[in-house]
Amino acid sequence: MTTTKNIAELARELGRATGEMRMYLRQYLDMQIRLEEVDITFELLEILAYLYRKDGVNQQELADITAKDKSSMTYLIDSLVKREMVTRKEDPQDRRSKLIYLTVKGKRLEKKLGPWIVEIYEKATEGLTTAEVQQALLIVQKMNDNLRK
Amino acid sequence: MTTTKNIAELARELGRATGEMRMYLRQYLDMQIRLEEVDITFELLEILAYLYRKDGVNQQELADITAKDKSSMTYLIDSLVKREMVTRKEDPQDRRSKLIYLTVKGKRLEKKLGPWIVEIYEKATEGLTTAEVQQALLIVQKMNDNLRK
DNA sequence: TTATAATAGTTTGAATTCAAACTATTATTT
DNA sequence: AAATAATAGTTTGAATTCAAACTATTATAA
Repeated sequence: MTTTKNIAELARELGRATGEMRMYLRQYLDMQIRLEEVDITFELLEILAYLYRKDGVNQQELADITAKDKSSMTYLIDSLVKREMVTRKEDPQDRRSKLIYLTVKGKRLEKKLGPWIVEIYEKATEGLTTAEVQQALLIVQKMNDNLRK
Repeated sequence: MTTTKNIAELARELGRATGEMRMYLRQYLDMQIRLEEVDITFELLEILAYLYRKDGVNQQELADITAKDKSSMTYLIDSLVKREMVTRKEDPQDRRSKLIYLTVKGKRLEKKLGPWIVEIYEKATEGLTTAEVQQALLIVQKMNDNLRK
């Protein structure tokens, strides 16, 4: 059977498929969180994952990277601060901005959480080449460029 | 500048980029909704958009297509029923299942909403070929196949 | 310099999202 | 057929999400 879909329909399907992907990531990570009894959520884990690569960034950067509203980020950072996994520090260069730093507790969690993230992405990309994923990314980036105009 | 990213990093970035794409779609459609003063939300519009292509499907299919939980779908359909845009009908073939049908009011809205959706996806895919988008979709589908295992 | 615009973050309230536990119905095993 | 598993939908409660209006600060224009 050959289903012919127009380009708009494919774009829509692409959005759906990545939503599905996100669902699987959530399911896997939620399972690990439950098994290992870590006091965290999927959304908070996404933020920590970025801080493990780049510590001390402001909330807007975290909002951009996770594709969330800045007010959602305020809420999520509050939640991480309550758990004593990060701290907010006013940026001395720009007092509007607050830099988010991992605490000792937050850093310690990396040993546990880091491997989960590596594992699930390795599983996702099994049998794919870097070039292929890069190509897919490029397409989506072009669509974003179009939409920003 | 050449930034070399590993495949897992690219996959993550792909997830982020489609999240960004969704944000633009939301912004555009929210703007139209406000301008034309239609009593609807972005999420409800996504459901109607699917019903315009395929009316009389059950809630689970709508949940799958929008990559949402089935309980979220119950809530959203409730909201559409309240607005008298769709009705729930028990499936005579399977009494567990409820089929969702557009009402006259729901159908009438297509004249207004339909073009918005066409327009925004046309804009998104400007300068791209069907083959390119298809290719990107294929990659994401492969990742989903990997994750389902 | 002063006025204006842009940016970072917060707060609020309403909408949405999700997992978990549940009921009802249908499909599959034994 | 009876027991068991799987599926569709609902309900609940807690977490997340978003827009809008707001404050504080920095950047840009006049």
